[in-house]
Amino acid sequence: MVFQSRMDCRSSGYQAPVVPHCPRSARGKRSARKKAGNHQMSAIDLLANLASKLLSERENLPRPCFNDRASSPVGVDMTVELERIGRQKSLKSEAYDQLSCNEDEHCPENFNKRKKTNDLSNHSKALQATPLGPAALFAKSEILCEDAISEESKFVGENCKIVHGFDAIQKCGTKMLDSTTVESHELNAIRSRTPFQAEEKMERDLHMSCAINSINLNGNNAVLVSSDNSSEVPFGKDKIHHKVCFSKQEDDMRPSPDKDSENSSECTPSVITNVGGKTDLPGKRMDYTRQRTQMCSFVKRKFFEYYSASTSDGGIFCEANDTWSSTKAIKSCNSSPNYHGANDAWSSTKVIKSRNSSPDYHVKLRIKSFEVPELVVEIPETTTVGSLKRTVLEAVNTILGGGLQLGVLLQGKRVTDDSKTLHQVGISHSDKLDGLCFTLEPNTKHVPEKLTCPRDPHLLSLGCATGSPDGSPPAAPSATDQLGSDATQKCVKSFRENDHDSVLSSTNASSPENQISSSLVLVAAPPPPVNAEALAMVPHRSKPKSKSCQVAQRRVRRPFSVAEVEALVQAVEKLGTGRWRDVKLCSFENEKHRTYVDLKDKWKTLVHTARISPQQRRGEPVPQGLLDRVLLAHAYWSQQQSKLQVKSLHATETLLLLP
DNA sequence: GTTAGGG
DNA sequence: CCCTAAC
Repeated sequence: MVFQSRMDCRSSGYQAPVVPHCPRSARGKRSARKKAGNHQMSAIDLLANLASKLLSERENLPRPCFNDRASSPVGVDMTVELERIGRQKSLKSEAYDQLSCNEDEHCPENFNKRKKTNDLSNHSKALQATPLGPAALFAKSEILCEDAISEESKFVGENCKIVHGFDAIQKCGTKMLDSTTVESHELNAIRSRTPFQAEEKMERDLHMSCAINSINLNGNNAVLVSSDNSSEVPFGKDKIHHKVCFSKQEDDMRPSPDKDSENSSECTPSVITNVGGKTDLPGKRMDYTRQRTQMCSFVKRKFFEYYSASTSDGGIFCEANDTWSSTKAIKSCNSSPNYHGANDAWSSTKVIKSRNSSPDYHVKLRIKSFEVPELVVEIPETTTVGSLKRTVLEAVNTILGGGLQLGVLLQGKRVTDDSKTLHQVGISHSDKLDGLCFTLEPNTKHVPEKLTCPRDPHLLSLGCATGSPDGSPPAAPSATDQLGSDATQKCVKSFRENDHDSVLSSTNASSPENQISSSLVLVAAPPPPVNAEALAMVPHRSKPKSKSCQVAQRRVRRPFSVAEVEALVQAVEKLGTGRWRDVKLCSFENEKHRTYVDLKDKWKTLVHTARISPQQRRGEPVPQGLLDRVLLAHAYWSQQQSKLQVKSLHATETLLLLP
């Protein structure tokens, strides 16, 4: 509870600074400073600051206190909403301003950062009690605030972003099913990449046959099951590993796709829903759909018999019905410490040496399961289960859709020469096969062209699959979010290393630092916009080579929607002008393509638009009501600023008059 | 990194 | 939307 939190932080002795915002403009406009000269103005500023400091000490200004809710611009209803939403970050900004310390309580770094950046001049802010903002003056302030909250909650709720943890999934205990059919040519392509195919052509005298035919899944349904049983899925850790299990026959454990027909159709375009929240614009859906359609069709291969989750320690993986004669427990490759946390989707291989080895020296392998890289997603509680399913499914599809190749690791070393015989590389019926592992690896050759990124195909394929929030290439920093960006790039880097290195770096893979790098961190965000303009936001860099040499590509113009304008107006009403970063964090945090500079510029044009006649206005008409609010808020905050300036000036004079 | 303002 | 000065 926000209010309670505030009280708590006070009672705990923590005293948040009272720093009503003092816009730079109030501290002296640049033009004025230029006129006056920097040195002179610096002196005045310094004096003002000193005066402010003195005055604030004298006056012992009361903290803005909203215990009397009637006086709060937030209001009772908002309190309820605040409680409901809890610690949603979108409220932090306002909490910081209106309630003084919530943000800092929840996020000390924020406070420290602010504290650090607050220079001496901030003391002058203490001269002025925290303004309630024009919203408090507006007749419909209560409604306005409620709207703001619900809008924010919607915003938060419908966006997924990167994370480190699987709480959401844990809560949902989602079972995800997908029934697809195999396209034989794809399967053949996969097969052809295995070293075993080459093996068949050679060394027939050895008559080795690998029992990898369990990969042959023709005719079976692929089913993905993710943590349908919480008891199977210890989510104690931040991450979760998924193992893919192969089995030759269908088994009873596999949930029937019919049970969950709605899920099995999740991959079809018809069920695509927008997860973009506020940016829900008509037409966007289509693009997203198209993207997903492509992805899904590409991924339509039957690859998994079933799919289950297990801990990273490899403690759990599904047991297929054993259709093999030999059921002896074989030491799993998974127990090899060398591969824990490895990036590759490597197999939890059980290598079985045939008991009744034929005279032909067959090597019998049983691939118990494949492990796909860790998936980490964060999804707000308010996200629908369907959205969660899609997110996770997309993650899986991304892995598969990018194309896979199979790697073979023997005693930790990658076996790269497909032409060598098993015998030659040391896979022999008489040798211990404990160290034989298979890895599912991203195949750069098979990444769909549309998803190919000049910089890094893997990264882009991930980003595209999960929906870049702004439609820009996911390789761009803005498309991924803090941790995710990092982790994804680490992941990609590691993928590449694995691709190029002939020997897997086992130490690297097992280091704790690489725990995260072994994951695919997803950025599930609003679907990319679809109109022509937005599509242009996703430049195929291979195409416009003409401009590639030039400095930087100008961003495509993306006109503000009425909804965005509404959000902007609301935010400015609450926060005031000159706090564009806060405005951004408050209302546009999930719209990566809107920078605070954009918001500032938009406000500027809004004020201009509101002042000109309707006939002179261009573009999508902004409701007059909104424009009125723009003028009102602008006037109010301008007044606040001028008051501040006057006060500051007065304080300076006072200080100068002092002996 | 933010903010203000001109272009 | 870009650029830059100023902080």
